[in-house]
Amino acid sequence: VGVRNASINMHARRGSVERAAAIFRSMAHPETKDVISWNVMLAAYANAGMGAEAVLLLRRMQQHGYSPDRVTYVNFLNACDKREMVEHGRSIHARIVVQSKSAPGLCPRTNTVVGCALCSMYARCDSIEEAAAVFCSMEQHNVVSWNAMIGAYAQHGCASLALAVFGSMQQQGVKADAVTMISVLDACASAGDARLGSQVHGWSQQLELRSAALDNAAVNMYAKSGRVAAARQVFEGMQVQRRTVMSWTAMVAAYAGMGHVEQAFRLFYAMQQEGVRPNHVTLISILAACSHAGMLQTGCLYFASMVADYGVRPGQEHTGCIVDMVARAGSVDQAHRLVERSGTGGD
RNA sequence: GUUUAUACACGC
Repeated sequence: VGVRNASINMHARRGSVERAAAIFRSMAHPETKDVISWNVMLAAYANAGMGAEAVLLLRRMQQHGYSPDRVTYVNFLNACDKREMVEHGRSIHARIVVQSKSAPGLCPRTNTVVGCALCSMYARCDSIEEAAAVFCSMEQHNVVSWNAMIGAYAQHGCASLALAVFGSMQQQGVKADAVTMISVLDACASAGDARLGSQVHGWSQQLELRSAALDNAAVNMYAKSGRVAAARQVFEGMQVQRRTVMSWTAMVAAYAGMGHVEQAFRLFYAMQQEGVRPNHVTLISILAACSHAGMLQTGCLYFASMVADYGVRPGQEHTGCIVDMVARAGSVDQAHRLVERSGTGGD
């Protein structure tokens, strides 16, 4: 069983939920499966953002007579990643509370993993009040729970609340880590506060919290504050080897967002020369840049050859760019043809 | 090599 579970996990981690699910399905007989099998599969769905599948899986798990454990619940909460799923999250929350009376390890007030999972679940589902309520009810805080709360506020554009929580964290003497600084930079980005942001970036360097993600967050923070040059400077300061797809994409998006289409394309080519594959997000930025610049031909070419050139299937975001672009040009027929040919079925 | 919490890029 262990071998199979490991193999489900391996496929899921390599991005093939299909393969993972196939192995899981092949474990048809009850004796060949254990709680971990279900948990691994649930985690796979959660990481792939497949909330609906996670809901069905949890249901089936119980129908088959398995009792969810703490990992099951945490994995499931992880799968609740949008507003529409908040009710699922709430009902699991309620169950956790009830069951924690006989299973203390489940208690969100005393178990930080469960608490953080609930807090971030509510944040992802846009229920910031409930996220804060969970956070406040926790008796034990660690760096992760503080980070979760800072990140929750930052992502909802509540920059000053995020910074306030960051302040309390420091008052409590909890040492910030790289994730903390990323979340704070995120808050600065949403506030467009490059002054504070650069200070935060400076602190993190002093604290020797260097990571690619941190630099990416700084690039993004400057870009969102309209300071492309500063963003570029951080980007240039990164070791070429350490630049990830996200670094490049952030920089492409920064130029695209400022209407510097030429520069966006230059980086888009440069990243490929460095052997970094553009992903679906990179292509959204490129298509958006074409759209804003009225580069109808170029945009349609990239859209049409995305799969062949980059292995990226057009999603509704890409289609949205094209529709937008074509709407500006007033040639709706061409848009229909492209969209239908690519089979994305976007609206 | 079996499963669990927080973080960075993206159109309208």
